[in-house]
Amino acid sequence: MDMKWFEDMEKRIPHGEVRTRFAPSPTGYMHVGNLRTALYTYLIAKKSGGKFILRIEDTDQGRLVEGATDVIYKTLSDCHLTHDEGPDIGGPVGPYIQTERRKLYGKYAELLLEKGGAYRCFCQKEENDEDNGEFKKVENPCARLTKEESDAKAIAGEPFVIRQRIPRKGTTTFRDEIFGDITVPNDTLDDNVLMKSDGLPTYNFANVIDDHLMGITHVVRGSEYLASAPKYNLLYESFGWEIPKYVHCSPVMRDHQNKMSKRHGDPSYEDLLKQGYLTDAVLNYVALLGWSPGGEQEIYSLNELCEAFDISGISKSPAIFDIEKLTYFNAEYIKALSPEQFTELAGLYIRQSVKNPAIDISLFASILQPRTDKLTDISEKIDFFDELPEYDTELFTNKKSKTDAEVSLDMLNVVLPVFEAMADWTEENIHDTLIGLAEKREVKNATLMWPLRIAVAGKAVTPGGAVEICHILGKDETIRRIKIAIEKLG
RNA sequence: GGCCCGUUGGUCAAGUGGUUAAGACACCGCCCUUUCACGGCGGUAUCAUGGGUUCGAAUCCCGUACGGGUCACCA
Repeated sequence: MDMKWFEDMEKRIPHGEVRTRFAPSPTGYMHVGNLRTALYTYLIAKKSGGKFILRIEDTDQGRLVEGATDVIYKTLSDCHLTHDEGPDIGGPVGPYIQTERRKLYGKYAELLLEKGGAYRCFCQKEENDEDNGEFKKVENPCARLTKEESDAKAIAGEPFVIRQRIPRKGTTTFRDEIFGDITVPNDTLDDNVLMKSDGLPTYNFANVIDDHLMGITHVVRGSEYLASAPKYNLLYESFGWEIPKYVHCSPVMRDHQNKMSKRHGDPSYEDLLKQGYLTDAVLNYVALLGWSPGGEQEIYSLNELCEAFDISGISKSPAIFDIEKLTYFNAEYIKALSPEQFTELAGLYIRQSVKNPAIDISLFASILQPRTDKLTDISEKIDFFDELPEYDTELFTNKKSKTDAEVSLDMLNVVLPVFEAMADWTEENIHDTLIGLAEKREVKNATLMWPLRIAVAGKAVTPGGAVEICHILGKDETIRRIKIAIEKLG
């Protein structure tokens, strides 16, 4: 055994900074829980000015999903969770893809065999192991093989896997930063496979080797790994390595019983974007799902999160994903956009309804921005601009504005000639003219505004009031629609 | 079933032995208004449960219930 090689590896391990890693397996889409784990992992590193590393855990060749790594890259880069090392798209920075590191694991498995922390198991995999209803706890006979016997079988070419040798007595205690100290009896732990017969490591082995070699100080992952953490501790101990801090995060749930899942149709990060949510809003919401800064502030930029984040604020219990609260955050983020940013993001949705090129879509920001929850709601809200909908004259009747068909007809007949004579079609001028008209006729503003808005929009609920709508519509179209209304009422 | 973990309003949550048990979303009401919305103001609603410990418990201990995780050559 070439101990010099191991010594050299040890020398390469970075020290003296906080180092975290996000370690997804490329088996599917980036769901909200994954994104949150990535965020927390990033924040823990950045809070201390440390390094955030990306590692693709692709040791299960049977579960690879084409394009899955691209989704991971895209999501992280959208969210500005930039890794300092790790696989880059075509970049040369530390190729942290486990299948490309396969030789490493084999060497460390040999070392562990040498140290007695593992043994070769020559048992054949039982395909239909149907008696798993019972909980047999018998010692694996291969664990009793002497070194000579084991070596001989291996040299003879018998296929084998390498299993971890778990002490049969005693207990193992590990510390989790969220859950505290957890102690488990060793006899509840299994001799897990570390190296598969295809020569690749299992997660159980690869994560320990990689976390060590990459100098990871905080292992952040889902709480489904809580139960196997004692085994990882035992592995670190067998190697004589320093144990990192564990941060096991409880899952994001769809309801009290079930985790968020693709199978149930729960949205992934990309789905949320398609549904009209903004990246920053999603990130902000997700940060607060299972973590609390303690104060009353809820809106946080990524930079502010870096400052405010603290492991002690992470909750032990699972959190249920609430799309309504996300929607609230989204509305807040939309309101905070500059009109230019809003127009850029919303333009696509506005043009879905408003195809008339004569209409300037930047005019929509002021009426749409304060009342848009999701970008996808936009097109339906302004569908009346291109084409006046068929509408019932009952819409003209409203008790708050004190209007009915008769009053409305009267009001529209007053407005029409004034509009026709108007030269300066600005929002301000339209507004002042109408207010002046209402005053002259001694009616409340609403009595004049209501019929006009119905006439030009043809629907009861509209973004903005009569003034804004007339302005955007333009003089000619406004007049045309008023005439239609007069005809309907007359 | 064994082992491990969790449980504050419908949801996210603050709270670490003494509080009128914060705040946010949602919901309801009122006000404002050019309808709805936006905005402003206010309201309903929470410590799973039973025992301890203590002058005093959402906070500490034990049990119970309920929920979750895990027990793969998956991660």
